[in-house]
Amino acid sequence: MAITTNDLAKLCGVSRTTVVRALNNTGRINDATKQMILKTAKENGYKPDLLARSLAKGKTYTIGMVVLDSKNRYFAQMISAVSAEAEKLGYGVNINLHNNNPKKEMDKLKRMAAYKMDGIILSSINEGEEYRKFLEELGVPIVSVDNMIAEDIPFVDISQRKAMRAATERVLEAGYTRLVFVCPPIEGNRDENIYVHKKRLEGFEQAVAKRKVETTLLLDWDFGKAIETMEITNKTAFVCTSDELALDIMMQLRSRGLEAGRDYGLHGFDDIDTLQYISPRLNSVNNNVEMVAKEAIQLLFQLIEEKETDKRKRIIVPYELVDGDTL
Amino acid sequence: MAITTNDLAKLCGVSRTTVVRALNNTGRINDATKQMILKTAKENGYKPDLLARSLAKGKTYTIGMVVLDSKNRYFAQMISAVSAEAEKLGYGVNINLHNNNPKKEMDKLKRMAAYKMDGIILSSINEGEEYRKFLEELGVPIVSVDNMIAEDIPFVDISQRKAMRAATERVLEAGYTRLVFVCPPIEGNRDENIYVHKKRLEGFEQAVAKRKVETTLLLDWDFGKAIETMEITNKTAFVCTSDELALDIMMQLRSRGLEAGRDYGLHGFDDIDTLQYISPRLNSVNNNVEMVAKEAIQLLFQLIEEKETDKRKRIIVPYELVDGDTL
DNA sequence: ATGAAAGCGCTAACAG
DNA sequence: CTGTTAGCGCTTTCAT
Repeated sequence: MAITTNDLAKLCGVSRTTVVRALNNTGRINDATKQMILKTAKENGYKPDLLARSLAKGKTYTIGMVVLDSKNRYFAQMISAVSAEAEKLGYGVNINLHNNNPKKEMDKLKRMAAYKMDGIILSSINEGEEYRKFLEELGVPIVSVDNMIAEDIPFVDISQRKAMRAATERVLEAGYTRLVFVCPPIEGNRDENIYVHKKRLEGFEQAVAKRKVETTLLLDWDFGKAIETMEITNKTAFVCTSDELALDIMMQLRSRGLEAGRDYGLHGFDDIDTLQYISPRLNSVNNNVEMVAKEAIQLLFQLIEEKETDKRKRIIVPYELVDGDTL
Repeated sequence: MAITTNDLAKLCGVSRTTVVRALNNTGRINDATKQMILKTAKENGYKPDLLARSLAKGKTYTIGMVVLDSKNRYFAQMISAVSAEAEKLGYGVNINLHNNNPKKEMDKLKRMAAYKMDGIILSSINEGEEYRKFLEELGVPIVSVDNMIAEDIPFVDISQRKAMRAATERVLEAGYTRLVFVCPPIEGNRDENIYVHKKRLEGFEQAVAKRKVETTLLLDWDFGKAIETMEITNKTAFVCTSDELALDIMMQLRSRGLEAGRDYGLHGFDDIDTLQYISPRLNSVNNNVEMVAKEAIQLLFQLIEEKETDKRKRIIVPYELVDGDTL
């Protein structure tokens, strides 16, 4: 169906090599024949077969991206930012979703490796030594974001621990003495990246250590039930590992006539764009997706180009506390 | 680096064909040799080169998806739904963003065609006869969603016009007599799909035609300014072509002490998930992304498999009015 | 300046 | 049941 370099060669009465030289304007070639070839190529709607080219060159000029889900605000932003960055460098991006399914994640990665993606940006839900080995065997440069997989895997993120620690300290400074930490289940995940929540928990614990405050940990999707019967005072503050959790709590307590910032404290995480429509303005943490994306791409291209770069590279991008009216 | 069928053949002392037969368990083959080959394949970490296979077979078992941007709620859902559907059918999905850039959209499509994607789901910002020709020349089955490109291009969506008409009628039934239609600029787009907004405008106009109501059209990003000086009564209702617009207005008027549903009417469109956190609950229209995605994929696979199916296929999926407290 | 030939790794007849 | 051969469309080295 489609026209090939071979067809062009016949049409122009030259060899295939010459056609290629004209098309890629490489090497010495008579300008007249070159123009002639380009003209007939255009007339016949020649389009290179990128599969064939990639096979021959061993390079696709495409990077892959494997993330949880586009419905999640954070990843939506990440996808967008990574795409933009990669395009600046003349690369295509193929995005795949793993939907929090460890096996699916592996399948997607295998597929990308088998299609010879030049590099991969990965937000993984797997981790550990065994998984590191799996990734290594793929034979493709990989940069992970958001979830640290293992020591050796290049990694870009904010310091989740420090960010949560700072957030919690701000809550303490605001005078709250009964802190409730709300987090998805650390074990037996569902729709979240466990690593970041674990780190956030660490940060929380560091901040409250040695302070005379009462703390409760709600590490359960059923936190709503626990809150239902909880006594809320103006010394109570909920420190949440995501804005969605915080908003859920805000809704729930509002139905009891309680308002965040007035009757209790509330702190979120991620600074999702939804917040612009929510009042009162939620205190949160901006996790700097754009910069993470940019650094990740840059690191990935270093890995792709100079294969000699040492691994174990980790880039920590600054976070930012976002002021609101709920403390 | 990676091991090939050729290497395996040598390792096993058989021909390449035999290796292939073992790997793909096709044709008759001695079970002993088969097991032996599979074993050494596994031991040596053999992984098929999908580029080579695709080149040889002329099929990639991958579909492409080109949409505006993942940050937009609607597309985030669409991406997610399409991925899920395609995977059920054993296909991979490669997602690309065009960011509302017509040229970029074309580049992405060309690239996908050149990489021999088996089919493409497209939410286009281009349209018209010339573009139809461009798409046709790609030689890849395409189903468009969300924006009708031309008569001949298969298309799946809700009836934007009817949906907005129904929404407007509901506003009228609620007793509002001063309707303000708020919409992104129809000409000179920026971040929106013009087609759907055009259709929604049509629906609005149909609904108000022959009714004794005062209408104002705000087809401008600067609608905020216009609203600033506008006199708002409890007969005034804003009919918006997207929830974001409606929420912006809600915020703006709230700062003037006006509340939707009490002091004026407000109607959105899309029923984005953000709404669950917003009070009062916004009246909106659910545009049934999941079903659109499902139908689009099914249609696409029909096109891929039976090449004979007649074009000009258009599938209209039902919308649903979503009740809220802002009318 | 142009061409011939080998190869990327896999598939798919067609023989035997 | 197994092997031979040609080919997918492009790149690349080496001649001429």
